[in-house]
Amino acid sequence: MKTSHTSNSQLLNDRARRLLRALVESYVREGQPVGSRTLARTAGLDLSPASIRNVMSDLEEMGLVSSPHTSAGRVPTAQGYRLFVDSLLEVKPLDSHEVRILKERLNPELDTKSLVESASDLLSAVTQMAGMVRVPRRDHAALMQIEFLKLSGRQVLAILVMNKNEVQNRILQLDREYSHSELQQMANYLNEHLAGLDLRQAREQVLREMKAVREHMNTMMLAAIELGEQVFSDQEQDDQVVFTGQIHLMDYAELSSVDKLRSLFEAFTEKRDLLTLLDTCISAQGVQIFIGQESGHKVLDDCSVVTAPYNVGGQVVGVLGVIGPTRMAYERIIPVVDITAKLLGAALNSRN
Amino acid sequence: MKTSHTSNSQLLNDRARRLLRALVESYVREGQPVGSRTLARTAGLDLSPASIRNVMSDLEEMGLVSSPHTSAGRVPTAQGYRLFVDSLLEVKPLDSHEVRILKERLNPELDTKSLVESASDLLSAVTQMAGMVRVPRRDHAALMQIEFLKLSGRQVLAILVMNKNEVQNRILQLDREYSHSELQQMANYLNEHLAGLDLRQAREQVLREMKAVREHMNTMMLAAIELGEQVFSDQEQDDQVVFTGQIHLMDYAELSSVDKLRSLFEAFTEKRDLLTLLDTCISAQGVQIFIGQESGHKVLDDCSVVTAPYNVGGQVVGVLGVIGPTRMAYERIIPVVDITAKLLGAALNSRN
DNA sequence: CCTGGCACTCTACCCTGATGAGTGCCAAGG
DNA sequence: CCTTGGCACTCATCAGGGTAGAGTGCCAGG
Repeated sequence: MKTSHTSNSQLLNDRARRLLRALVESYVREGQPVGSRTLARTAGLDLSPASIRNVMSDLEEMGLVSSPHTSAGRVPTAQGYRLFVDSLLEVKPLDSHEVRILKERLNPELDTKSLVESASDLLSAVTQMAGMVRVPRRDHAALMQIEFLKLSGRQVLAILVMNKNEVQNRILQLDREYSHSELQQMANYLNEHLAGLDLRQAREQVLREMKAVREHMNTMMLAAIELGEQVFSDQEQDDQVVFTGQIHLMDYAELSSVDKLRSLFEAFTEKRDLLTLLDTCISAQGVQIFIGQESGHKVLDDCSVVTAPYNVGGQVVGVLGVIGPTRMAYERIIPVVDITAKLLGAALNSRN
Repeated sequence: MKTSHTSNSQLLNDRARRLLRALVESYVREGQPVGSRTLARTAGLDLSPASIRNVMSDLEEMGLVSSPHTSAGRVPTAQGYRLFVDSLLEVKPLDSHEVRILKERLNPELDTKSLVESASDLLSAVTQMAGMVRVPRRDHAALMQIEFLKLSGRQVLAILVMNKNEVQNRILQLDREYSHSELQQMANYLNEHLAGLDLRQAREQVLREMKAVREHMNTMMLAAIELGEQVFSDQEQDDQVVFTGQIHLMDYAELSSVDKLRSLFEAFTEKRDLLTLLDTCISAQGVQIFIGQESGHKVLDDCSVVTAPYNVGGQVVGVLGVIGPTRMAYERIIPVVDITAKLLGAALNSRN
């Protein structure tokens, strides 16, 4: 019935929101705890420091800000950043000039690996933090051609050409020696039956044929199918993710203890934790933000992660993002990650 | 004519040498400046601390040791380490047990890239420092087979198979469209003329044929040669070197300022400086050691680098080594690097 | 030439007091 | 009821000083 009611329903009244916002912005800019005096000057609210102290006290009680010690200013907590990001932040889209610069740096002529690396480089260069790109799932790459090359004895090199620009080699150990022309025949057979499918479909198709029509096939066809099975067997990709620009993380005061850096860099070399984190984002649509402990990985307690999935042919095939200190310029980082994901998707798409 | 003469001729008398050696060993072990008292106990010379102080004073004058401040012990200088390494150090070869363990971890079945990465991993794991391997020069890989695969329009994929296990892909842009069978013919032609050569020889051969017998050839042969020229044109390898285990460098107190770490890690991502350093070692035979500033690169002032070239088919094809603090256990590191180089060479060799 | 003794030097550590930034609370005023 | 100035208070930071400990350089005696 009163204004206080309104402010309850939105948890925070307008003044507190403005102050929290000013506080976060100031802290992100300066990296120093923000005092009531500074806020009085910068928030544009025409309040005395004393009043602001009262509000701060409330915010602290709500767990949105905290002070390192009695007589330091306030610093946003993870929760504070969260509220800021969710409802105080105005993400202004990048202007077209910046977008063009980003776009130019993602040359669709490159092969997938280089493209992905460029994207990660781009992210880390623009944000001055660590960039990462989960590489496209090969499952969705359209198979264009498959060839076999005899290496020696029972060793055969399988060459898969996908999406015009992408090539994969797999060395197979066969159960017996095949002649050059036999291999050629098998390749022809597989090409006829699998071209245009993506890798997963190809795998399924091979398995289907193998089970269903075994008896109707001649030896060659059977061998071809068996070969196909080997080619398309799920292989783990060891280079599933690219990280670049980790070095930038050394420049942030809040991470600059050697211990923290050590465990962060460990996470980058281990990859595992970060991979699982990225994989949880692959199903989300649009930008995801993990602030501090939200990521659930202890090494990232003082970090925030901003990710966005990217699409090829209308389907999500990967995720990219950045890692930096919780104290990052979200209003800038978020659109950068967002746009980069779209551009990478577009670049990958343009060649299919 | 006196003993002093003898000691001049070898620059240092026996006592001083023993003390320097004890000092280096103690400092490498403990990481603390070594006082005269400690030396008196550990050097096994039955001298009083006071006498040792006199010797230390001499060593300091010669620039072999220095003290961080008036009342700290002594620490070896780069020159001190140099003398230690050159003439005081006894490198005991690794016992066969350790060698076997190293050998087992270098599986010759792997392709070149994985093998090289294993070697670097091995170096960093065993030494607890950063490992690096300059990858084998492709020039010396024997060409086994060359195939062309039509991708789309004028795009052709060239596949080079070398040394049984190694495959290289290159995408070529042609001046006109070639049919499947034309490509096949050209591949046959090149295979006939180039098989068994290494890449450099192949390149030279192609250029020779191109110039010499141009008029005697039919169109197909000419086209084949031109294609060959494109395939063998010098391409820079961007992954010329592998670094692993940089994270270990964070554990050494003498490097643990964030600034130093930063510039070190920058050197690892830039690669350039380290590449040139490694390349100077490629012509040396056997283990090379750069202590502190000897490497000539400022970032490595507090580091030592130990390298060894490795051979395939009697020819040096690459270098490997480790980077760590100047305060490292040389008597252990040197044989490890030495053996690893031999083992990597052997592993690479066993598949040619 | 070696050695014990001694004065000296320098770091690391702790305690101290001063300074300044910033807070919490309160009572007065709109 | 909200705002505000005032005031006491807290705490980090810094400089100064004093002490303990490690280690040195030098000297005189063996």
